[in-house]
Amino acid sequence: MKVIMIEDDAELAEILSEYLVKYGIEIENYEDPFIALSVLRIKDFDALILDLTLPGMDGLEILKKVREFSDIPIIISSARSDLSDKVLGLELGADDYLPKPYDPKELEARLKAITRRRERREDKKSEFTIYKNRREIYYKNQPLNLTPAEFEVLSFLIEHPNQPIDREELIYSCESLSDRASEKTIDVIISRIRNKLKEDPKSPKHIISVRGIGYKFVP
Amino acid sequence: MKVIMIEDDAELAEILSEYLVKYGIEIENYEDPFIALSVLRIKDFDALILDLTLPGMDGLEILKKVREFSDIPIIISSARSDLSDKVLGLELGADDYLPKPYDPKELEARLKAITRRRERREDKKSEFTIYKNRREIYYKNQPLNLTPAEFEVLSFLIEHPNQPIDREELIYSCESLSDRASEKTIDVIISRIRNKLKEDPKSPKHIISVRGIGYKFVP
DNA sequence: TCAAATCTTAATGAAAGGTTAATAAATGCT
DNA sequence: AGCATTTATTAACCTTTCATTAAGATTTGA
Repeated sequence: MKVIMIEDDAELAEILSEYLVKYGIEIENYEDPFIALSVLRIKDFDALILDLTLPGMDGLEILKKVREFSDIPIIISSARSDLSDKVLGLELGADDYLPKPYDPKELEARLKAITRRRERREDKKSEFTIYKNRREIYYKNQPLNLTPAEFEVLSFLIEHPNQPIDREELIYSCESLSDRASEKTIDVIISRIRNKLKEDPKSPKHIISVRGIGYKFVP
Repeated sequence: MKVIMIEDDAELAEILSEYLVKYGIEIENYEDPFIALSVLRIKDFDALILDLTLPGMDGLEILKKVREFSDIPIIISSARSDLSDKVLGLELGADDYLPKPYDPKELEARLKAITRRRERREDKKSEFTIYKNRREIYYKNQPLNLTPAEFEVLSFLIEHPNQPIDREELIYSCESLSDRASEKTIDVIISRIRNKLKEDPKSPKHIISVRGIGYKFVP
């Protein structure tokens, strides 16, 4: 497994690198985030470990930039024990969060966990990919042209696969929907999403209506 | 017995862990729910103890996520003495509820009770599995295609095995049935369920009519 | 055997879901 | 600002689903 790391503390990077190599994990560290970005565009890695507390630059900005072109699993690590960092980081598309200081073991475990998760996802070969930061969803490698409400509804359904979600929950969890919108609104939005997915109206494959409840997403 | 725990109060986790290990219960605690989720996908546990009052994240969301892929017994614990949490939790598929603060003894008792229940269930190797959250019932590993009323009636019967349930009780406990529906309605629904179970009309194996009362489910 | 209970099928109507069009509010553009 | 575009929302209408009832056949048990 090859991992890229953005960490200005060269000593820490060295320690981790030495530890992880014993478990078959190779680390390539870059102290300069911009150089790291260029490398990321060219080479393939299994994960990125990103230090948030970089000097003179916001780690979250890097995270955003990476997510603009790559879907690589990202573990962010930070000395700031600020919880909002964590929340923000995960929202911006990070996969995991590791507060400093941490045991190299811990990092190893999370790397393994993340790549396993990734493999599982690839097993399924889901035809759906959500790019939350870009607000886009790809279906069969084609971007769907979704309105904000459509994007949010479909995202929510995809993130809760196989579970019937009732209309009320969809309304409340989607920012683009007014809290006092009628439940029929959901039906219309679903209808439009199905159209864009080119679902067969008689027997839709992915967005299934559950009578009396709402809708569920089936991968 | 191996138990996984999601609890951000490390001290409490430590106390419980020390207490329970004496009774042969091993606890693995994770303060980060996302990590816990990944671990759950990989390792096998006998139960999950889930703290609802996690910082910056809704414990109920975690519960839902777990139920998307696992059938593990879940005990939720919460400092919020909010009853709606309890109801919601149980509805989302939790097996038990434990309000904080609680005696470790209490936790031990519930763990034992739950795993006992589980073992009993596994003894029988029931051919029926109810996924309440998905509103699906599997019979011989095949999903039954049930209407809402059929699902509710069959669920109720399965959850009260070997007990004759009278028609009136079924009507009142099933949301999809009008309170003033005639009792004959039940007969029709039962007939349709039997069809979907491919029961032999002459001698049904699982849904038995009890003359003068109603029906009972025999696993 | 006979009356009551249960089973099964078919019919029906109310409720739920699907779709389209109209509208109004928000957004973007010049 | 003013015009054009987008889009959430509602209304209206159609289709489908399914609980419910009715009715007749079959079974049960005293």
